[in-house]
Amino acid sequence: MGRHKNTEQRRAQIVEGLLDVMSSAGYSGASIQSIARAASLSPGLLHYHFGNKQEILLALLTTLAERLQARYAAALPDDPTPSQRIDAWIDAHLAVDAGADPRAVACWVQLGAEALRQPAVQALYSDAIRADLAPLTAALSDAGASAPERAAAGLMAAVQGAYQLSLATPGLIPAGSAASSVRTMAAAFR
Amino acid sequence: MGRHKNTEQRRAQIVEGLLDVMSSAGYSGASIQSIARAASLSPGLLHYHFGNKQEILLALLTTLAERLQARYAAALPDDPTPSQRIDAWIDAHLAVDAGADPRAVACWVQLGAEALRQPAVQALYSDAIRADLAPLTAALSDAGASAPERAAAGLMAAVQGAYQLSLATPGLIPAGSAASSVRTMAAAFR
Amino acid sequence: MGRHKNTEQRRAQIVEGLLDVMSSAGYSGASIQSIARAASLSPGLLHYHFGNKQEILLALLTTLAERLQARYAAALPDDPTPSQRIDAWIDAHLAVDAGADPRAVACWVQLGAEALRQPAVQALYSDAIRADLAPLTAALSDAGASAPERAAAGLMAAVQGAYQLSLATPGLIPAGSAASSVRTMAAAFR
Amino acid sequence: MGRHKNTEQRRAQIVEGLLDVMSSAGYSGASIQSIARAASLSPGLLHYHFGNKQEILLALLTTLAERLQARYAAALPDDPTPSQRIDAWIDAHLAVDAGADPRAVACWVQLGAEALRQPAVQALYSDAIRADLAPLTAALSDAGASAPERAAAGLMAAVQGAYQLSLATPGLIPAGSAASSVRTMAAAFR
DNA sequence: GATGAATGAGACTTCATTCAT
DNA sequence: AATGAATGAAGTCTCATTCAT
Repeated sequence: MGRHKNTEQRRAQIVEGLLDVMSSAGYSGASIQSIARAASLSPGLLHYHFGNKQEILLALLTTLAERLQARYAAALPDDPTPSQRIDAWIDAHLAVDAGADPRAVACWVQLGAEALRQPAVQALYSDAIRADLAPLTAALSDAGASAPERAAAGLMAAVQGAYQLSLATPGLIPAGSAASSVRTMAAAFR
Repeated sequence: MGRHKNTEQRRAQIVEGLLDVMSSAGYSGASIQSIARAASLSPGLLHYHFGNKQEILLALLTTLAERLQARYAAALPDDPTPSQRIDAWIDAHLAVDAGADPRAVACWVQLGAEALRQPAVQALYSDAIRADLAPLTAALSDAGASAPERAAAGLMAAVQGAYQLSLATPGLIPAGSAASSVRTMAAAFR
Repeated sequence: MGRHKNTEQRRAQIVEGLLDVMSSAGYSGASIQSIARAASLSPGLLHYHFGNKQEILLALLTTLAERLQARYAAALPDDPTPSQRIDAWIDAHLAVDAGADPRAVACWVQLGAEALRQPAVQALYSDAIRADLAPLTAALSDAGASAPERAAAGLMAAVQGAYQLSLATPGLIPAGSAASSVRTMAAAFR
Repeated sequence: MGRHKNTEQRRAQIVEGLLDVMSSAGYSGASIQSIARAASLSPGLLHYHFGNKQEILLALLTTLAERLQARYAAALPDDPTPSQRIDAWIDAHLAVDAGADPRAVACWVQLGAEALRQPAVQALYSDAIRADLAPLTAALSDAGASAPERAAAGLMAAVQGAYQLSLATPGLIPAGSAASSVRTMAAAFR
């Protein structure tokens, strides 16, 4: 209908550029120039599609949250038991498979740190985390956990901490081991 | 003749200034100016006592690691059982008492993120985490854990994640609840 | 659509600014601010077109070397004898005429001093001097000099020294007298 | 007689420190701190013995000029002919022997460049050069040179240029070759 | 939509100089 | 005489953002 705008494609391209740069340089190390370069775009164009640098960060946060949701949906078997739903949630976050993106892991760590400094990031980050937790809380509840919310929060903490330590302390958490550790923890809450 | 050296005192003062600013503004948001202001010193003096900004960060990391060690030692009862040693470790990290410093918690999160971008920080951070883990690993082993190292790493991940979420998602992890969650997780590994 | 590139023009403008400032204040005295002012540009723009201050210096060195080459070419008569080639070389460096730029003389002195401290400058300076010497060496050889390379190096030394002394010890070397002195020296090598 | 001041010794020590640092880092690269370190003194002491950094430079210039004078006196044979006096002057400046100090050569180059920017340095530098030239001019005159002053200035230029090129264009002027080249030039003026 | 030049604020750092001891 | 801490100005460089084309 009418003119075809490529705005959405461009925005996605820019967000991907930030994902790329931020995973290795952090948010403050991701200059508009470097994001533009990673996205093969001109610097000026970034401010045409986004009002400022923070908006790109918020868009990235949304994108990463959606990807997690998609991974969870894909990991669910048909007609899953509560236990399978818990496992699917853990795998969505920690499985080391074709769909896992190491850059996304690094970005989650950087996002978690930025959330402490930028109120707008905190608000969206907090929403995303809570939305991400919802199915886990429900599954734990259905599995008979006595305090499903606190259990879910604890498991999320373990996941976020595993993200960080897997990158910051090489060798401490072998690839894939985090998933099994968190499954053990989850069992303790049931 | 001559003037007394006060370098150690000044360095501690500067590190405290960084602790202050960084806990709310992050590392990149902690300008030399702002650190100096927090420490009631002139900006030039910071570079008299430290070669560059990163050195202050490394000194802060060392300081925070020492405080954790001290808290752990203080939390240990006389002649502790393995179980008590595990509890003391968890309390040293997560108890919300007089000795707990919310600024330190925020700084640990920022440090964890900086470790991903600055190799020198990563090296020291990694060392500090491993040193911090040593007594927990030993206690888990003595308590009969089958894979004490992986268990300890998992608990450390839960702690670091709790640090982050407690600040980034207000309300999700009520003060003090993290300690009891991690105790539950620890039990699962024994 | 898009904007025209004007990098080459701007770079030339900036190099001219450095030439201006450096001739009277030296390289360390030529601040980015002062260069920008001399070029009627904003300081930030200098770092848009050059990576750092040293790159401007290297560009200036290249420019000055090219100008010398051009002066030599212009001073050559048609079908010159070896003797005329030697004279043309001397005039290209020391003649006080319309094409002579006192600022360039001062900059050569400063460049020679910077070459002692900055390896990158030394490399380019050395190359430029050798390229500048090549036609003189050839001419001396054709004129029958027994050691044309050493003779050429000696004459170049005399030229560089004349640059320095003409500015540092006013009155010692009257304008134009250097050329005739060096011609006398050149005769000694034939 | 009365209290013994070590001021003169300290000043010499400081000048030696500048000689050391400046020969490799230039004048602007010679910070008070680095000079103090090279002289094994505290930074504060430098401003006790010298009013400011420039005064150290002027003292160094005087020292270097005196050393040249001393070398000339030492190189003179008994009852020298004009020709021997000319050779002694050239050797005092360019001979590569035990008394030659490569640091001094580098400093002369840097001093020559500083003379273009600092009037006080220029004044003293100019005086020193003229004083240094006096015996050469006299010798050339006695040797029958028609324009001894211009000849002497030309030879001084060759010497200063040789200083610079020997350091800035490695390999162009082999050690010791400058002296023989300048002797050839000197012959041309007689 | 798109480009790339341009700006100006602010960052880290260096340093000559001063001063308390 | 001597030390070393302290200051404040100035330097280079980065960068988000704006704007002419």
